[in-house]
Amino acid sequence: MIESTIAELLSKATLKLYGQMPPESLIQIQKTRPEFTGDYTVVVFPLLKISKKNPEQTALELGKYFIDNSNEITDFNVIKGFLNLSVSNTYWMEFFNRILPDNRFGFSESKDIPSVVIEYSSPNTNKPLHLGHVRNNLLGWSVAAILKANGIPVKKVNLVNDRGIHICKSMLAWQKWGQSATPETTGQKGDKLVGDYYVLFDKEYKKEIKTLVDNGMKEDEAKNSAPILLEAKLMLKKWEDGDDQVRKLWYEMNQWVYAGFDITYSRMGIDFDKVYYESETYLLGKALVEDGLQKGILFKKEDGSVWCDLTLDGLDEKLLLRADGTSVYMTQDLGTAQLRYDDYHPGKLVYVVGNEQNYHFDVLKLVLKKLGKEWADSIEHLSYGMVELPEGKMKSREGTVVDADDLMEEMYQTAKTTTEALGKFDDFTEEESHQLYNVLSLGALKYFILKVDPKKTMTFNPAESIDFTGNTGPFIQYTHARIKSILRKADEAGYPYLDIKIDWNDSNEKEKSLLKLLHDFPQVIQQAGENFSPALIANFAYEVAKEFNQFYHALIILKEEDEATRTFRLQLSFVTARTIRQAMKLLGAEVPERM
RNA sequence: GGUCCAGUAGCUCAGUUGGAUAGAGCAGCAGCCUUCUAAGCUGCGGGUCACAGGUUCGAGCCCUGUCUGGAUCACCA
Repeated sequence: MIESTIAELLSKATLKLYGQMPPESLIQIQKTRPEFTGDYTVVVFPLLKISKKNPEQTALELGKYFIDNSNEITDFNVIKGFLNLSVSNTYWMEFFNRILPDNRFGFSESKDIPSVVIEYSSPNTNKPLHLGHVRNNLLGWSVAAILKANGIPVKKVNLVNDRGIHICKSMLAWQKWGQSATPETTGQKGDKLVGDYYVLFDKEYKKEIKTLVDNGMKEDEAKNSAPILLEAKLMLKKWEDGDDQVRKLWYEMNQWVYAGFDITYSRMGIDFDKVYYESETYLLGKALVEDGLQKGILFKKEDGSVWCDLTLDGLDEKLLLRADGTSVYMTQDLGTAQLRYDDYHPGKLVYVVGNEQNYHFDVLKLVLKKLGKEWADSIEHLSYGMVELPEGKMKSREGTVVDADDLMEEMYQTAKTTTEALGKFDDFTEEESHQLYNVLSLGALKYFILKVDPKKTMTFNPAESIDFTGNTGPFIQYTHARIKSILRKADEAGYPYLDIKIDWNDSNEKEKSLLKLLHDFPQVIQQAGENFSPALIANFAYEVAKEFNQFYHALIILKEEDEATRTFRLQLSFVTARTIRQAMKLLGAEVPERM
């Protein structure tokens, strides 16, 4: 990397000129802004302490040193306290000839280190996946891909919250009003069917609360004593006691949901190395709690409920087992963490979970630590922001949830009408068109979601469908298809461009800025990995596409008469297309050959 | 009320961890298809970076306070 070369030279220069090596924090190297000449810029202000001279003087002295002592730096200029360095064409040429045949440019070799286990998706089995899950799934999948690109071994896991009061609610409502409806008899997707009964339960529950309140009960009390809720609670208890009938119904309804989820996952392109089920981990969690209780780390209240005291850590007391002995969310998460640790002994346990659960994960780590699990420190909560609608948070009960399947279907239709309106590809078969619409709609959706910094709350306006022009997935995909079209024509014309070394030293501005941008790819992948941020990849892909389109409009490629120049431009186009494809792949998005 | 997060153009978002005149897209206006894909390119207009102090050569970024919005502090998951 040229940056590190410059940094080293800078250290040597200050040592030679001013008798001191600067600490790393004082070395600031950045890319030169386009309005100035040069490729890289050294900020000299921090070095004045060492040089004890004014900025201009210091920069001049350093600049001279660079020229005299390096082959890579050919020129410099000083503006205010900024030392702009020009890197030799030889460096850029060698760099380009190196990456041209390197199909893994930007990717690291696999490292022999403990793997990272990354959990994402984590659906509840009482309702279908919605836009919030979409962000979760896309983030988790993409971060996993990015970590792999950094050479880190990754295990992708899903934890299905398949038990608990929520699924009992759906089961109960189905028992009462379902009339034995199944996905087969209704033709409805299983997760949708079960979700409908969850909504039904909630309606009835609200009704009962209202009745109780009308009869003079306080609202809080009513919420806890509505008959239908008591019935659901009873069902949960029966479930934990292993009641045959309850278990059978539970199993059947969950199977419906899984069949539905599988369709959604598969369409979205989301997969896992391993799926955990809460019903298989919560007992382990209970055992951990019992153990902690015996060791006196946890305590029992008079009613029999078990708690962890976190008040000394600035948090509250946390319930771990209810008075009736049933477990809560935290209980099973303790068990899952333990199980996962035993399965993989990972270097890191990453949880992709919304930021509304920040507190939960603080508590989880603390409780595990108290229970003596040193590896609790390797737990990292990849906390992402909510997806909101223009009018605020999505509420399933108010019907403002954006369903994942509906969203994908809508995007598909948009891709279809947009493509048809442009009137290209009459020669496409139905299958080819279908493929294209899929690639475009998912590319648009994935890019739209992943280009936003994961930590930030993002807004989605269902009324305005996701764009296909401007800073979008299809724009990037289009650029790829456009390049592929040129490369096909080059093949037809019999212009070879691979395996040829061009001795290029007279570069056009547009060529060079594109090349310099491609040069950044490895650092972008590295940074995206360190920050768990697909957004960095997305923004990079956009910049590359934009830069290429400017290059494309400014210069001719195929019809360029000078053979060397033409070949170089074809090579540059080729590397650009490859980089775009790989960057998009890290987001889980495909790129089409034609569009 | 406690804790945490956020506030950048009409809208949706960037801003390389403190550097040069704060950038894109959408929306609006004006141009460019007999050069290789116009899902593209070029130009114009649009900003008190919520507000007030502070730190320093330099602050959208760091610190303090204020305002606004959100999350959370559940025997829901």
